[in-house]
Amino acid sequence: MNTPSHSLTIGAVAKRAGVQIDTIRYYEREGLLPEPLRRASGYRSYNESVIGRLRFIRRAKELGFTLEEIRDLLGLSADRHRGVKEVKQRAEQRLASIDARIAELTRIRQGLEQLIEACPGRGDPEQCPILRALAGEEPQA
Amino acid sequence: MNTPSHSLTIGAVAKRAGVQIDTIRYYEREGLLPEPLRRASGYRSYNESVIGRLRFIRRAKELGFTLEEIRDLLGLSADRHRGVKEVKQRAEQRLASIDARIAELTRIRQGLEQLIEACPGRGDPEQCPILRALAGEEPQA
DNA sequence: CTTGACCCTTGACCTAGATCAAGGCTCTAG
DNA sequence: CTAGAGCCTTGATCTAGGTCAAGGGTCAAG
Repeated sequence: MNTPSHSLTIGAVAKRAGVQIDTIRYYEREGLLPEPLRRASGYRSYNESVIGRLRFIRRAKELGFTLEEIRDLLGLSADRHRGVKEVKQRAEQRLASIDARIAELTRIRQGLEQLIEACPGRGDPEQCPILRALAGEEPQA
Repeated sequence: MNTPSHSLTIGAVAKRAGVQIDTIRYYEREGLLPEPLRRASGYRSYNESVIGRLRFIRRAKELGFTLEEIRDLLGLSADRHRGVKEVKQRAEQRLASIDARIAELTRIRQGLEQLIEACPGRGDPEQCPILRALAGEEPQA
């Protein structure tokens, strides 16, 4: 169900992954993408798998991971020689940091929701709990 | 239970909030902090509330909000004149975007957790589901 | 009243993460 | 076989979010 390696040009990859050509080359330089095969002309020659990789990078970026963290995530596969055990440990560390992030976001979320519920949506601004919280010392903490 | 306005210097604020002096001035320029009172000498004169504001900014930044988004969050209070109704609406929009972020993180989290559970932590790297997922087309999507 | 720590402004500089430009090959449709 | 779109590299430029330096006033302890 998956045409494996259709030999895509960098332009085709860019279009399908929704990124710019320059970004692909930049990621390659930064070690987020493996160096692709080259044609005799020097043109980069990609297979389909790079599309998924680029999408993964995009999602991770949207979640606030830095490129360095993403390289680390992806780099798990480069640890092949260091054994499956380390790979698993590093994945677990990632999981823990994601959990921490979710927890913090959830905390913020609750605070904000409570403020919203407490706000009548009309009336005196001085009485609006949202405005009061933002003006005050510890907004929604 | 809260000494209200002790007239802090920028240095004291920086120390207590754990940021650099330059950062405070930068936030002020960028509209994340209100312009403080000035002494006759021109020195900025803060009250305690700025500490909480700075801490709020720091937490939001750690969560991956940009300064612009944070300004928007804080800026809710600048809408005072536009009425409590709009304030509430904007707070609700913020809540929705936080929810989306949590959902996406949770999605990633599940994928990663499943990979970890499926990984025996030893044996042939070729069989490690984590490595296979990262190498493949759609890692933990 | 001096001196060292602190504050002021303006403007340069720094990193991350791209994005663009110049100059020059390559590929392909007509 | 040629025009035009696409690709190559090197190196400059840009935005966000700060950080630093220069040159010069201010404050408070002694």
